[in-house]
Amino acid sequence: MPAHPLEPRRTPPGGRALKTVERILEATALLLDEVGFDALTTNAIAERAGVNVASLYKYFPNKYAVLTGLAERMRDEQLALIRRPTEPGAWREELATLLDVFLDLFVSRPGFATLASVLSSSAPLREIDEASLAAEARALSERLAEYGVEGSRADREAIARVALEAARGVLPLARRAGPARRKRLMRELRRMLEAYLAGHIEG
Amino acid sequence: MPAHPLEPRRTPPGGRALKTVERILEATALLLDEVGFDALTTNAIAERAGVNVASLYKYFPNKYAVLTGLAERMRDEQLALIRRPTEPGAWREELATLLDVFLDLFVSRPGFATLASVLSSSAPLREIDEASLAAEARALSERLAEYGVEGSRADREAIARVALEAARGVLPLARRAGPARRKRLMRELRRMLEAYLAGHIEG
Amino acid sequence: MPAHPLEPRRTPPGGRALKTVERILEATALLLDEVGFDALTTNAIAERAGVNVASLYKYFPNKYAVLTGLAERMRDEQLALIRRPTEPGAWREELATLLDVFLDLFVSRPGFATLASVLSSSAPLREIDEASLAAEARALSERLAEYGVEGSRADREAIARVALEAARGVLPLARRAGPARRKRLMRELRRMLEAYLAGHIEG
Amino acid sequence: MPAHPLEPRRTPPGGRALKTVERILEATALLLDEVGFDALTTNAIAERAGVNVASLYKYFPNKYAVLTGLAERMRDEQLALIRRPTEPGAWREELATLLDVFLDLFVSRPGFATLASVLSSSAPLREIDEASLAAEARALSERLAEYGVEGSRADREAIARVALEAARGVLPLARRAGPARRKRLMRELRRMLEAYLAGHIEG
DNA sequence: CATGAATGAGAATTCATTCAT
DNA sequence: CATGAATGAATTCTCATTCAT
Repeated sequence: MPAHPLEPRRTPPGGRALKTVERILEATALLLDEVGFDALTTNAIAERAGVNVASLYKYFPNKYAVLTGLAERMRDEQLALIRRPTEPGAWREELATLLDVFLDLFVSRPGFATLASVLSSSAPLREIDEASLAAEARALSERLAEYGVEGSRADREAIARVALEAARGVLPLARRAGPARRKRLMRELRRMLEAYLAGHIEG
Repeated sequence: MPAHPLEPRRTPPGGRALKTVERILEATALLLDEVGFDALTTNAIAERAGVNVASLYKYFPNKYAVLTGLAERMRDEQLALIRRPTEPGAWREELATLLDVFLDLFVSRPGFATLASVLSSSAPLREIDEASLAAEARALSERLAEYGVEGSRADREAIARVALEAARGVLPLARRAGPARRKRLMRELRRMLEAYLAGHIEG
Repeated sequence: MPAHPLEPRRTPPGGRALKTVERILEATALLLDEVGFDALTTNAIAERAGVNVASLYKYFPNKYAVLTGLAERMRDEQLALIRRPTEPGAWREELATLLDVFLDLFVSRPGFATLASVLSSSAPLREIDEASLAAEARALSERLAEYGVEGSRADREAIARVALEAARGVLPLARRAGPARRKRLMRELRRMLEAYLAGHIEG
Repeated sequence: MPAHPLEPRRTPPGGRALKTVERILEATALLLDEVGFDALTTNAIAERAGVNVASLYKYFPNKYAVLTGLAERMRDEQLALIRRPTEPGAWREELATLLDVFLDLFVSRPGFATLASVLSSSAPLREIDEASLAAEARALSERLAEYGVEGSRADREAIARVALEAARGVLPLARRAGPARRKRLMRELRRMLEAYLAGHIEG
């Protein structure tokens, strides 16, 4: 049994409890961006969410479970984007679109950009971090397979993972940048991924 | 005046004190990898370093300053690697070499891999993080200029930064991976950067 | 924003919390007399009060705020005594009575005697000290006005302040003295103030 | 044996050691006014005095001994002023002069005003405080005897002590006040003491 | 002897977490 | 069930004091 059980305490029965969980996660996300990881406290989260700390602990067994909840949400949204089907053949267009929606995700969803680095700098969260990234890489590698990328499963997953890591590095940066710099960064990111994937898809 | 002044309290003139500072930074690096950012305490650092906590605070005004010290060291080592000159023309070879030595840095220098994500997840450290990355991007962009990459200064820095972020994402991953996976990941990283830079250098 | 905000963290609405605040202040007063200012620690206060240190910090932002709370209480009690109306004309009797009740206050209220000197020897508390004394002097000067003391407002306040300071110096001394010495000291204090005020009221 | 031996560690042999002690005491006085009692640290004193902490501990066994040293100096200077003989008969003039020189002492000698309250708010120093005040009261009571004040020794000492306490209360206040207010306060202090002593000397 | 450096012990303050109502 | 209130256990940071050179 791990020191920090990360599973939510009980599936919120729906209705008003769900709204409570929602507000806790949202407050967590906002605070993460505002004050960073190490100033994030459960008391602050509860206050910001407008709920009592004891309520927070009713739905999450501990602090890390809250972050885990947020991480799962982030992972699910990213998975959904990756899996969203598109017309085959137009991989360059799809890549461009995917980068756009990912940027949108990182920009419009507070906390996501910060959460990504939090997950890999905190020991209790590393596991979920790696699992999430592996899942995303797997999903992406399946798309690569559709596009005819060859090699072993592991090869394709490595390709996917490398592409993902590149995006995960640049997106938070683009988020913080002004419009001109953001455009430049996104353009270069797209170029890099295009050049890279072209070798695998077309080569 | 910021809440957390990050400057070291005084440059140790070079006798016993230097050794103390050295051991503090080393202990910090080790602990960062072992327990992660949020379990990192100044007491633990001091204990691990075999010095008294008060000594730690004699040389660093607070916890963040210790991490800053480590970050500066990391930045300087990376800058040195980036700037190391090489015979012109062989950019592919140089890239491969650079990735090798960077991997070596991330693998052999404890704390570096973790520190990278710590820096962007902690508000008091974001500034130094961005400054360090900007400096590295600038150094790298100068190398790109030598290789004939065209475009504005800002363009070249964006290119450099995107390449850097990709590497910074994959290297910690490669560090944690077993030999086979590490090889795959590094190969793909190299392919990606080669394909990308080829477009800028040769195109 | 000052280094040591002195305002209580929130007015306890009046249930259990009020009792906690009460006990903290009482413990502070007792310890102040017993161990003095520089041995006064928040941990000792909490322990003596039978509450957790964290509770102390829930109601007071820092150590100085606790002392400020006590100082305000002291000021209010002194103000109440000064303002307590009496039959006009009998100023000597009123003075004697006032000195008696002040002595009683200093003797029976632990901490008050010590607190007085603490307030002026600690930089973060000097402000509240001066403000309290000014308020008391103002209140006393209003009584002097009722008794026909002439001169400007500032003059009367100076008279009041000088009288107050004399009392504030002698009272802690009388408190510590045995019965005989106490009697002598109080008699002389009364004589001094009578002689002084006679000149202003009757002259 | 008391927890805090207050005697200086050895009489400074004269010459350069004396200068060191001198500088320590001066630094202590300055800091006392600037930062107050509770922010006064031996390290800060040493730094301000331009000597090494270890040197401070060579001449003073502990922190309280430094304050004691300052207190003794203060007491001696006050005693000298009180004892300074003058032509008999002119007690009002002498009182006025004495108040003037005392004010000068409190104004020009940093730390003295603050030290007075420090001494009575710190348990380890209370003894020396009371002893000093008793000595001053005794000296003053001898002057009162010269002027024909009657009553027992204890009576005269009570008179002297009450007068002293009044002065000790007002002087720090006058020190902090602007010129106009200072003048008013000193005038009233003089009036009070005159009226009081007139009753004992002339009545 | 004076200093750079160190340190044991503790002090202020915080935080994750729980309980009583 | 939600909340006001409490708390055990750290955590950051400081300080009086000492030692080695």
